[in-house]
Formats: sequence, structure tokens, C-alpha cells
Amino acid sequence: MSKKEVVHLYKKVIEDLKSLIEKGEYKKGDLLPSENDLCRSYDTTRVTIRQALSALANMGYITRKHGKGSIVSEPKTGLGILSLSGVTVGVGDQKLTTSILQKPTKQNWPDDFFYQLDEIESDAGCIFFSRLRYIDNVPVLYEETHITNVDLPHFSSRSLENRSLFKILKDNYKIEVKEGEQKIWAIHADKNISALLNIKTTHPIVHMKRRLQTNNKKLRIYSSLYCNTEENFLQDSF
Amino acid sequence: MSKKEVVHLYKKVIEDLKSLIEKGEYKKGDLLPSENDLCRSYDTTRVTIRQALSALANMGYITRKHGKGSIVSEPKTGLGILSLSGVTVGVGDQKLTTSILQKPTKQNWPDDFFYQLDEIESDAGCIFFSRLRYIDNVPVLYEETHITNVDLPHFSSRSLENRSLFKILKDNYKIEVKEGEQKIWAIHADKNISALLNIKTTHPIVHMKRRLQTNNKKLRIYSSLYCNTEENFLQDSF
DNA sequence: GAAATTAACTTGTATATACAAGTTAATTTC
DNA sequence: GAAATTAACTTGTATATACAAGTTAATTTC
Repeated sequence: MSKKEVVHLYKKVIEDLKSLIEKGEYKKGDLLPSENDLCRSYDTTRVTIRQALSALANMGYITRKHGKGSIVSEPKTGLGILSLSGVTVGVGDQKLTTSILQKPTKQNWPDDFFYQLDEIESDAGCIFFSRLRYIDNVPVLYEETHITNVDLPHFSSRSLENRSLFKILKDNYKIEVKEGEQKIWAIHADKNISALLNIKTTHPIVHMKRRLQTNNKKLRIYSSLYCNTEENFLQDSF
Repeated sequence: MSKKEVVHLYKKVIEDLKSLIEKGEYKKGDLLPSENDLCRSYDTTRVTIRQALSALANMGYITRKHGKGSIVSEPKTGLGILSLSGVTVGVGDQKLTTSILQKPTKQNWPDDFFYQLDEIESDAGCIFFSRLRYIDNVPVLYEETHITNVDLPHFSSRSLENRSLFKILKDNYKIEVKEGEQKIWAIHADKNISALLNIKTTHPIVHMKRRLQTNNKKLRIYSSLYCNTEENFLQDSF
């Protein structure tokens, strides 16, 4: 977009440090540069740096030790879908890929939708699509997503294959996921889900329904997920 | 304890507002007093108030709206065990009770314990106990807990029935839970768990393993939980 | 009376600074 | 050379202040 994009400093610090950790420049047990060192690097004050470090701690990247420093946490080995990071999988040889089963299409909200919608949302309708996620070519997660159809021109024609929904929303529409809530059950897979995940219907799976808020107050992201945790447990920090 | 206990102001603000929300003085959709109003009430500055409000937002009690205020979130209707709040259940008629199946006893760590222990922990041994939780007299959650046996005199003789472990640790030992991590699976209940939860062994349940850090760096809390989510889904905000 | 504009609120981002409390390294003492 | 003490680091809590940006109420204009 032609309008110059402002990136707040504390967010840049978050992204910079997150990248370094994810790339392996800082490993489990390493200390990040001290708050004072980071102040010098970014020519800023401790309040700004501390806000960034606090966010990284909340996301599980680091642990703060009084008097010692910010210690890099153990990388996740499980499937990370319980937070705002989008779907992640532990480092190592494992490869997460995504295929689109139902391309984004505009539609009305289903009757008896699993979350209560407000009037703006009801009137706007939604964009629906579904994805199947694989770890090392084994299907592990099926996800149906409804997004409030507000401020999303040309979204239906975008390709989501192997791309992050959150990143597409951010890069193309300036939409950032801010917070969310979720409900979790253990269920038996029905015939459709067991076919998709390549498991028996007697197999227990984790079922989640999530509602995510974004910086666009009219636009929410609703997901219904079915996850086979036999080989890949879900993992979360808090 | 005879030593005068310092309560930091931002923590007092958190506890005060949390209490008011939990008591229903502020309801879903209500606005909390503005940051400036709270500054006047507590004779402090916005940085301190904002730190408290940020913590409340992270725990899912409020949602922050730029230019509008702090809005009280919808109370949870599900079973809250996915965060640092200890076990909670939604408001309403539902009643959460706890019975102690295995009283706290000192023991060595089990072989092949489900989390990797450091040397201090291995040497210290642990305190083990188990609890069964009921909602309206229906068993829904079985939990086995190991706590590093450090700085916990007389813990084994304490009664945990219908009491919060976190509160006991805080009030009697100044131990506060700070952060944690968890792994989640959907599994079939084995014979023992199905008997405890009063379900069939073919029944899918949520299984979790958690490791919690405390302000005492030598003392961690490890839990293994089995939860029947048929009537009571797990609920979480982030 | 409706629409546009302005004012007064709110939270968000940020600078500057000080002291408390925990950790580790350097120094001193014996 | 070991133990005790001190110094220099770290993060934690807090005050003070300013401006940006979003929301809502009040005022002005037509």
C-alpha cells in the first residue's frame, strides 16, 4: 500500500528477537542480550524493551529470571495451535504442509453457527474455507474456517496453499489477530473426519472451536478443528 | 509469618479488579473504570495500572479497546484448566468440588517421569498426591500431582479437600505459580481412569501433562490430568 | 432536526529516571 | 586456596510525562 506503514518499535523488537530464536541464533538455555544492551541496540528505553520481552515470554519463547536475564525456552516439539501464533510444529525434521480442501467462498453464516454472532457480522456474511494439515505427509489436523466478510476484497481469489492465513491477512489487509478464546473436547471422529485424517471412527481426537478477535473490530475468525494427537500432542505455554 | 509481607501495588490492583469481576460487580460488557480513574483511586501512575490491566487481559477477564476502555469479558462456561488460574468452572449453578484420593506423601520420583528433571529436583524427591474433581457431584477430572519436595515443611499433613493448591502454596509458603507449559492428547480412558470418571473405556477423554514454574526456582509442580469433556468442555482465552 | 465539526474522553506507544531485589564476578580477608 | 565481602551486573516495580490514535459527547452549522 502506498501509505507509509508505521511499525512500532516494540513490535519490531518482538519480531527481530522471535526470528533470531526461530532461526536458532539463540538456543534453549541461551541468555538474550540484557534489557540495557537491547536499549542501546535499539536506541530506546527499558519500558519499550520490557514490553517486547513480556510479549515474548507470554508467547512461550523466553523465560524471565530476576537478576539473571531472559532465557530462551525449549523449542516446542508438539503441535502448536493453542495460541495466537497460527499453526506451528516443533523444529527438527518434521515438515508441516497444508492443502486446501474447500477454497475460500463467500456464503451466509450456517444456521446455528457455533458462536454467537453480532448484528454486523450476521449481516456481512462470511468467507468459508477448509484445510487439511500434514506432518511429514501424514494428515493430522482438519480445520474449517469462517471469517466475517468485512474489508476483505479479492480474498476469495487468493491462494492459501502452504501459506499462513495470519500473514496473508496482515500483509494484504493490515489485519492482525489480537486475542481469542477456545473450547476443547475429546471426541470420536465421525466418518467424514476419520476419512480425512486417515483413522478409525473409534479413534479419539481433539476437537476445538475457536473465535479470534482482530484489530478490525468487525472482523473475527472462527475455526473448528479436529486433531489426531496420537503421534503429535498439542503443546502450549502460558 | 512475622515478616511484613510486601504486596506490590500492581498486584493488588489485579486482585481487587479480579475479585470484583468474579463477584459480579462488573458484568460481561461493562466497562472497568478508566486508566485515569484507577490512577486516582490507587494514587499511582498509568504504567502501574496498565501493567495490572494487561495481566487481567492476558488471563481473559477483560478485553482492551483502543479509545473506549476495558470491557469485561464473557464469563467462562467451560472448565478452566488451561491456564494459571488453577481449576475453575463457569459461574451459575454448577458446583466444583474436590476429593483427595491419595493424600500428599513424600516419595522418590517415579522412574521415567514424564518431564525431565534437573539434578536439584532429582535429589530432592517429590510430594505426590491425587485428586478427583466433580461438577455437581459428577466426576469430570482426575489429577495426579508431583511437587518438588523443596521448602515445603509439613505439607504432607495439610488438608487439600476442597481447597486450592495454589492458594495453600501462596498463603503458607509464599510460593506463586508463574508460568507453565502443557501437552494435550485425546485418548481412551484405561480401566482405572474410566472407573474413576465413571465412563466406559471406549470413551474419549482429554489427557494433559503440565509443568508449572514457581517463584521458587527449585520448586516445580507437575500434573497429569484426565478429563471427561462430554458435558463440560475445556475453555481458555489468550 | 440532521450532519459536520470540535472537544473531551479513552487506550496505545514511548522517553526518562529511580530504587528494590536477585545473580554473578571480582576483590579482600584469613 | 577457601570463605566472606563487595561491586557490578541483571530483572522487577514504580513515578512522571508526552504525544498518537480511537471513541463518544457536545457544539455548531445548515
